[in-house]
Amino acid sequence: MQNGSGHFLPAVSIDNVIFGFHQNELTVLLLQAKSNQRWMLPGGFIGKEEDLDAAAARILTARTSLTNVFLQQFHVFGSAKRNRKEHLGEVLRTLGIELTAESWFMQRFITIGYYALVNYEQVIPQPDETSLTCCWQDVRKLPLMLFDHEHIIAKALQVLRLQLNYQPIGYTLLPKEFPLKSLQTIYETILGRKLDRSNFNRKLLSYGILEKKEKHYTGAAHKAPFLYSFREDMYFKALENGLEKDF
Amino acid sequence: MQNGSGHFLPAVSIDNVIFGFHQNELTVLLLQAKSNQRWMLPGGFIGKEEDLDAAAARILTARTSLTNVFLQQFHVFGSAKRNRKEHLGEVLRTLGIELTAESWFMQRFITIGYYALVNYEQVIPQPDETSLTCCWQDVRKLPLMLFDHEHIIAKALQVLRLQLNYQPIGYTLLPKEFPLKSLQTIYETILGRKLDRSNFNRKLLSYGILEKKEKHYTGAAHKAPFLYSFREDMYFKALENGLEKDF
DNA sequence: CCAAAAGTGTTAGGGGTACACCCATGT
DNA sequence: ACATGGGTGTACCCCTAACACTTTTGG
Repeated sequence: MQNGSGHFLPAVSIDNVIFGFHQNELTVLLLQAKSNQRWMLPGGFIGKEEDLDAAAARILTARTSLTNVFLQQFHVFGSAKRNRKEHLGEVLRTLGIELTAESWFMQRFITIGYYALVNYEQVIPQPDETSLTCCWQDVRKLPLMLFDHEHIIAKALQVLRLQLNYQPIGYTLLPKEFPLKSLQTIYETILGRKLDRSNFNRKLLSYGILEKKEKHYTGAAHKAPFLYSFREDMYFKALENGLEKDF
Repeated sequence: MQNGSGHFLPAVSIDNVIFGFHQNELTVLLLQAKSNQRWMLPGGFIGKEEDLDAAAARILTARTSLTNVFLQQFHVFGSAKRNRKEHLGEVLRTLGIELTAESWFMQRFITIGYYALVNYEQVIPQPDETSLTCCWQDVRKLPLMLFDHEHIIAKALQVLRLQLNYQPIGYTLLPKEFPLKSLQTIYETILGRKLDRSNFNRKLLSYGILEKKEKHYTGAAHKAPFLYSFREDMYFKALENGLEKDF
């Protein structure tokens, strides 16, 4: 990935917005650049003979060690000026790349945004060579970002909110078994507003994609909630066909 | 556009799915290739310093003579094999381009799909140098297409169906004044099913984006319907914020 | 016992669906 | 007059929002 001129498609990159869920907060996996301390999305380039989706999956796996996750293209960012900011110079200098106009990295880049929903606990964040660190950040308290990456995250969230109406969300964000309240909090965080517990449970259960398990023993001072799990057959069918709803 | 190596971004193209509406049918503007008689979407490339959306608009204007139309990015098609079919050889031969492996056109291309909704009557179809003709084709009776262009149209339609729930559709497809029945037929065509006339009228009028005009004098053997027009202020507000609806 | 959160139930209102009925117009 | 299609109204059903009440658990 350091010297892409030979192996990768020029002028196109991929940026992954990887969402996780931890302590009732929606988080994003970010890298901090060595060069200027700015934070950036895990991104990369597309092999000359590599399918687009495969490239996005490869990039995600490199930073998380996860495979087979929910990963979806959501928008292309194609402003001519998006990566021509003052940042680029700093980044390249640290990488030891000459700042000539012909540099492969100096060209104008279009980036294709993918978003992923992953299980926070299963991720082992791995920085790449250009980064100081790789870690989760609260979506609502983002640090100083590189280029237009803050805008990319905002767009990912916006699309995710719409998808919530059509796609079963949560399977890839939660452990195998979970209380319904966790799922509700995910929905509330994504939507940015409170939902009624009773109505939420009724609605989600009515889809028939959840299965009730045994009791939950928690240390909290309240009634122990039931655990649920996704019925995989129904879940994947719903992923394909959506959760009904149309004009 | 003939020899893009200097002026355009490599490896990325744009394809526009331009929808029009005529005689109660949804149509798409297509070009027929000189080389192999296959039909293709109006497409093109992105200038080295050109915004993505601007490139799509430029390509659309070149084929329709229209400006300021509803034009939206909807998907990226990035399979490594998508334009490597037997077609490519024929196309390049007719263009008089050598079939060397280094040819700018021989590289693998990612294409960004945009869809547009335009007023059929206002379009003056203009073929480009590589095409025999440029004309409208019924979406449900597509001719033999180049590459994966049939798939691109199918995806555009699928996205359009979803957008119908969130965006006010019709303003750019219809003349200034129109009977509600025309709008209903558009919805029915896009959705592929019949809608109840009474309910459709109530729903659309409830959005408050339509304005009732005078009577309609037609030669048909039935009651002359009212004409309506879009209230531009409300229309553009709805384009921004959607037509409500959430979880 | 009390607080907190899960589980369960009830009610009112809105919107969608499926009709029925009347009205205007051209043949 | 009659067929065609527009305009209007209505009854029903389901979904949702809002909220009340009970149950379980840890402190």
